[in-house]
Amino acid sequence: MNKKELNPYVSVDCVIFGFDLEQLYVLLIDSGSMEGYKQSRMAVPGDLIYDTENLDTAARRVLKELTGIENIYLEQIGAFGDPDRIGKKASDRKWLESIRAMPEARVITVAYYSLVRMPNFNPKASSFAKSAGWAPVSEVHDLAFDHYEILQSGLEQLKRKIKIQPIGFNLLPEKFTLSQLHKLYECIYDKALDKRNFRRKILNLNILTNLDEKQIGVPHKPSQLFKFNEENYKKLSEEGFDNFGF
Amino acid sequence: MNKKELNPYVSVDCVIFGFDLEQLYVLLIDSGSMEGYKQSRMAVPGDLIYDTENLDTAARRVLKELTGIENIYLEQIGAFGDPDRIGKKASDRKWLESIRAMPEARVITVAYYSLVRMPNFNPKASSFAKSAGWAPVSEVHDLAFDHYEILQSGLEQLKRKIKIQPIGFNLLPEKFTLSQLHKLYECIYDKALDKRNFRRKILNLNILTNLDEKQIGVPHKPSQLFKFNEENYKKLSEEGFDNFGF
DNA sequence: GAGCAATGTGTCTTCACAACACTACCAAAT
DNA sequence: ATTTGGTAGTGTTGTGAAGACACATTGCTC
Repeated sequence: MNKKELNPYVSVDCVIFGFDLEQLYVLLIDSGSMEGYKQSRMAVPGDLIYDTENLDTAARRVLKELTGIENIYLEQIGAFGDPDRIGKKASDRKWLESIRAMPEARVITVAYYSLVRMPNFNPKASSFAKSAGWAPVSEVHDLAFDHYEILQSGLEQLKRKIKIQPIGFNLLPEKFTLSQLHKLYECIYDKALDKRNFRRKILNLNILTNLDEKQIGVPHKPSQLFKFNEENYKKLSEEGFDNFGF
Repeated sequence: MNKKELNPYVSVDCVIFGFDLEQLYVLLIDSGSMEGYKQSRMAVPGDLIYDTENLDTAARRVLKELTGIENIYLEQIGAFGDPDRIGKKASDRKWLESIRAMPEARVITVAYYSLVRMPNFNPKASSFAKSAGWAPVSEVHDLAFDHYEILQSGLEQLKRKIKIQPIGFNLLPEKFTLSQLHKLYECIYDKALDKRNFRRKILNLNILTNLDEKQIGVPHKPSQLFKFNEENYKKLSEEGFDNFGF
């Protein structure tokens, strides 16, 4: 407890949220399949940071490498640095021994979360993942290392943030219906919200533009399509608004 | 931009807030007086992390060494890792050259903020500070490295958090008056708050116990003394309350 | 053309918040 | 003993946001 540590590894990990108009998803990678340990080897994508890279840049690089997307919503969750964070689980230790020269080396990670439009891309298997795929957040119960904890922190921060800024638009297609937006908020808060109250509140913000277009091909009354109005949003956030929490 | 970095230094930095019933203060150290650069050599206390120490522990260690206090309110702000963060200012570079073997080495820091009862202690000069003292937050305009940015982030987070949890009690003496609490909120939000509305709201939370004691020796009508009621607070936060923002 | 499935709409009540001014009390000075 | 200065302490009213709540509309499918 007394020796100075000069040189931990530092990584970034990205909790990537997606939404398919039904459920909230998180992008997970299979960081190498260990027989018998498959369940807990799913992880959130991440990588060690480079030499001259700042932390946000590293996170964007990871996102780009894995999904091909740039310019997406990104926010830091915080640093996770328990000295034992990557070696607590037997499955993790085995895996580390199998791929690293110094499996016991300490790694401090800086976690981010980001919001992406799911249909916009297919996760590619990349240098640091054999495979990647979307998992419904509600069905994720265990992850490698401390990634479950990181996921939960990210989710909490998303909930907090979405009350203050309408960042949910990053999860929806460019054109969307109020029902879809409504559903998104219900998924994030994990509770039912009154339809009429929701519509009134969100419309009163004046950050939506009605496109005067309707859904086509749906087996029911088609809905109006809206898009997010950045101009009005900017005005609004300059004036300062808090709380359109439900 | 392509070489992997294996080994940055990792430090913790602590934004320590105090309140003297008049103003909000922050504890700064003089990290070594460079002639001619005195103004911008004030910094927030911090240290490199130890080998087997997790991040929170490191932050608590720094706080203890500097102030002698344990068990104080502590919360992570986030990680700051611009590769150039400690070498942007000429004054910083000079200072680094004067005390470090590898002045150009990268240091990533994890910032914390904490709330302490100012009169409870005198900051001691410690291993990492020639001198330490309280500075009114409103008068701090420039600090070493990126510490001004860190301070501002901490302040923002404090503002956000105090709307949701009554953590302000950590800044007040055990027995305090409503006016003092009122003043504290005004200082943190940096704006006037209506006295009657404030009292009503805070009392409705039922987290204060009236001690049936009065101030003595004050040259005006003495005020009732209150203390914070932890029991009721716990109940309240379990039930879940947000927002006693003003 | 009947049925299905989701859209879209209005009112009332309740609650929280903002604005606002005066009296009560203690100590110190005269 | 009286005055003065300074802070403590208290209630009401108006306004606007939020929650609860039910039914008619539309387009597609069969």
